[in-house]
Amino acid sequence: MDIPSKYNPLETEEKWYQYWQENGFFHSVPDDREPYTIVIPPPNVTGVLHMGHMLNNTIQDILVRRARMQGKNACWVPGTDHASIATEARVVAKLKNDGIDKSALSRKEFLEHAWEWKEKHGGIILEQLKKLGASCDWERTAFTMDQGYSESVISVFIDLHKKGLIYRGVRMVNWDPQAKTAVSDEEVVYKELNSKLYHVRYQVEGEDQWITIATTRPETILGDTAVSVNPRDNRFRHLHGKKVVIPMINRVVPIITDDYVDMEFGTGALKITPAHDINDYEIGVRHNLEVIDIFSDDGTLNQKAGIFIGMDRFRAREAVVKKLTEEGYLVKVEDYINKVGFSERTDAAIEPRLSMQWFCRMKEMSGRALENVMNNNIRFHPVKFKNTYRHWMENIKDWCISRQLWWGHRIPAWYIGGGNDFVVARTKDEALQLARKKSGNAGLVSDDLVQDEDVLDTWFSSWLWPIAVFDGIRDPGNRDYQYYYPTNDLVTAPEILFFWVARMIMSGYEYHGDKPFKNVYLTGIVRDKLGRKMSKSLGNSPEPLDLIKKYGADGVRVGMLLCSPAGGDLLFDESLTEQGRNFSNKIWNAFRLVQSWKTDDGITQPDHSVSAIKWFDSKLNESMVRLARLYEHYKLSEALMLIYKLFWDDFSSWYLEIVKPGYEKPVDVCTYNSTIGFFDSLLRLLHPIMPFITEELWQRLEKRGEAKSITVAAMPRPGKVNEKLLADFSNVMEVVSSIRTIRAEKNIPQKEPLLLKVRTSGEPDLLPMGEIIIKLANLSGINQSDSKPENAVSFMVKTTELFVPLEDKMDVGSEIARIKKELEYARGFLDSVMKKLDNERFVNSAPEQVVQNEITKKNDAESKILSLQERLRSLI
RNA sequence: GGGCGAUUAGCUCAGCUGGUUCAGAGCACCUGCCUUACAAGCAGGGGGUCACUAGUUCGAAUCUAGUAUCGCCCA
Repeated sequence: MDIPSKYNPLETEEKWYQYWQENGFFHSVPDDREPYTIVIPPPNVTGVLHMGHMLNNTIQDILVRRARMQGKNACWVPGTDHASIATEARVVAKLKNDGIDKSALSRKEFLEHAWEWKEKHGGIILEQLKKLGASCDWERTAFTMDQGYSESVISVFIDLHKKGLIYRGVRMVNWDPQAKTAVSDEEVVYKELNSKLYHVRYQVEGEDQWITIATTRPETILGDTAVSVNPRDNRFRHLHGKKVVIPMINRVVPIITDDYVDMEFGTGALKITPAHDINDYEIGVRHNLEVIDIFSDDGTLNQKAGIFIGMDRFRAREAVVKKLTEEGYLVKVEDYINKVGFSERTDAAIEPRLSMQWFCRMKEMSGRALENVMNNNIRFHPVKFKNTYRHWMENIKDWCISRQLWWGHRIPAWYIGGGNDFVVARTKDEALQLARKKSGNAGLVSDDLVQDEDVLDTWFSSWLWPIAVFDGIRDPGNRDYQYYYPTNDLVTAPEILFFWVARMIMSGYEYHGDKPFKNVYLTGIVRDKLGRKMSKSLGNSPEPLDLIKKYGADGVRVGMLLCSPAGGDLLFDESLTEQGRNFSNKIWNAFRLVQSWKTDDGITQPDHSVSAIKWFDSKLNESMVRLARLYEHYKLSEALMLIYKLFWDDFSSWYLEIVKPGYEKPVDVCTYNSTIGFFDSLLRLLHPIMPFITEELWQRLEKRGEAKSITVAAMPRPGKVNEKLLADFSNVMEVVSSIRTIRAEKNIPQKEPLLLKVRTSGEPDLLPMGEIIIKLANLSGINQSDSKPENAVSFMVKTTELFVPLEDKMDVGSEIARIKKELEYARGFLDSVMKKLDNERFVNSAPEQVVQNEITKKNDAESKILSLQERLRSLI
């Protein structure tokens, strides 16, 4: 045999991916066929492949490849997003490394560097996806800052502004003092921290009375503008209407009452810093309090703090605590665990801060987006995420869309004469026209306009992804957009259900009046086997490309799928990819066997092969029906398991063992052809999951023509299923297994033929396939008689009694024990059935079919008990 | 604090609207095999009071309520 016994994926994967690309199998153009579209969740342009991508893209590839083989016009659009914060941070760091400070550059110069970086290092993740086998239409690769895409984003901004859905306002935002930008609520990660709760006493103005507040952030005392208590709290009733003096800076502020204050928490008195806490801000609004912002944008104290000016907020905390202690204000310090928000991008502690930002109204758009998920126009898999989605959509807040960065889509707003008055327009020229009109000043010139310095949140561009990749914003009538949109399936992680999925749904209805996709498949989070999220800092994530090298892309894909129930987190372990590799090897070796066969026209097809082919044909059809149902419900792990067992157990362990000719003997043409046909079908069924090995073997199985590929071969369609045949064969399996067990127990080698006797009183169901039993169990023959043979081990399949005469190897004692055990079980079973049948209420109220089943069970059990008893008597 | 979800074999999970011998799968485990496709394999085998308690029902892994533990989202 000239083929090695171990499959080597390294030799085939590169070759076939190249072949697929050269032949353009993944490229799609609109035609008469039904379209099947997926847009990739665009990975961050700075990103590198991690296990989450592996899972996500394996799933997308399976769906796309299957659709392609089903004859649909499959189009999977790849691409990346520009990732404002991450990319800018990366570029700033790179420049710093080169000795260049960002502040020394103009915006234009900085962007040149950024583009250079992007061209050079961006998007390597897309190249990595090819190693996984991803069948994307690479000619359609998109980027959120492509010219056309950018124009779409800007035009959406202008449109929403015109509709009054975008506004500018002062709001409490999550400030990242390191990136010096606002970030959205979704980009804040809350972590539990061991902090301290400081109890600080404030003197009541002009009196020798004190009120003690509790705070985790004593440095914000400098920005306090009130102290609040709960109006129902009797401990503080005598202080209502009085004023207190803020320690250290001696500002006099009122004591106010507000229901927000939790009487149980801390001291029951709450200091109010409207500029630096969202709840305080709201209280401040209710009570008309002054807002004192004591921080600069880099998180240091500013002039308004009065003291410690220029000091970083965390150092200032220490300084304040020291001063409070020295001056006798600090009453006590408790250990306290609280949750603090950190920037997802820079990991800096978020500073709640008031600032002027751009916002997008959500209420107007969330209604339809919610409705069409709840009514299943858009289906979530698994459905449980509908609840989470609803909860969020019902409590949605306006979306802060501005970011204080340069890398991204610059906000198309121009301020007139450097003031707060502005116009929104596509270009500066347009802006000038509008500005002249708006201000009534026809003499305005270009230099009088200053464009907003900020860029848009990256999600404000990626929420248009399914539309914009087909240029549907700028040119809704174009053929691609008309053909591919709405897309079919979206595969993504539940973590971005809100910031991305929900918003795509909103933009879909806003700009197309329809859903952007029909199904949303939510994958789990990839964790290690201890359940920890995989992360670089923990170092618990395997390097995906190394895994591919080690186990083959097919093996890794199988491994990912094996542990990925829809929506559930998956505990990844390398042993799973090993299982995937082993499966590749199994397929490889089945092929080695089949390709080694020589055919001979002269021999007739043996009966066992005739039966086996009929059976496997039915089995294959039945499996295809079940497989279709599993795919329909996105149960991909189960689909894999079904094919896995079909190939390994049914095809390799049963079918091939039956039809396999003797060593170096030829096989008849008919059996050979059927076997090749089955193999071909199995490869096609496997192909979406394991694209490489299936292509390799499909090409070896028969001589294929030029530019032929399994990637574009038709998926087999199920034919008739003969249920009776399947049931008969499972009896055959049971008989063969039973005989093998007897061999194992009695130490009888497979080489030594045995005789099987069947009692004719039973149903002769297994007789039509007796030849199969003879071959697999190595029998000298099957006899029928109604006598009970001496010195034989017996077993039952359904209600048929079978015997294997053993002569001198017979151990009557153990046989008796075995039968007694079986009898005991059968009697227990009969009892449980009788309990039901003796119950009048059961017989009267259960459906007839159910009662009938119980009666059948009773009859079967009784006849079985009878046979066993008889057998027992004959042995004693 | 509010909401959602989970708990089935050593591990990861199936089990749709209660009823087939329904307690399952894969892996892991145990035993025996280098049997000329495959030891990355073959054959055989053991293993669970379906988290707990109460209820509904002729009948509950499945429905209801409560308890415990865990996870996720939001504040």
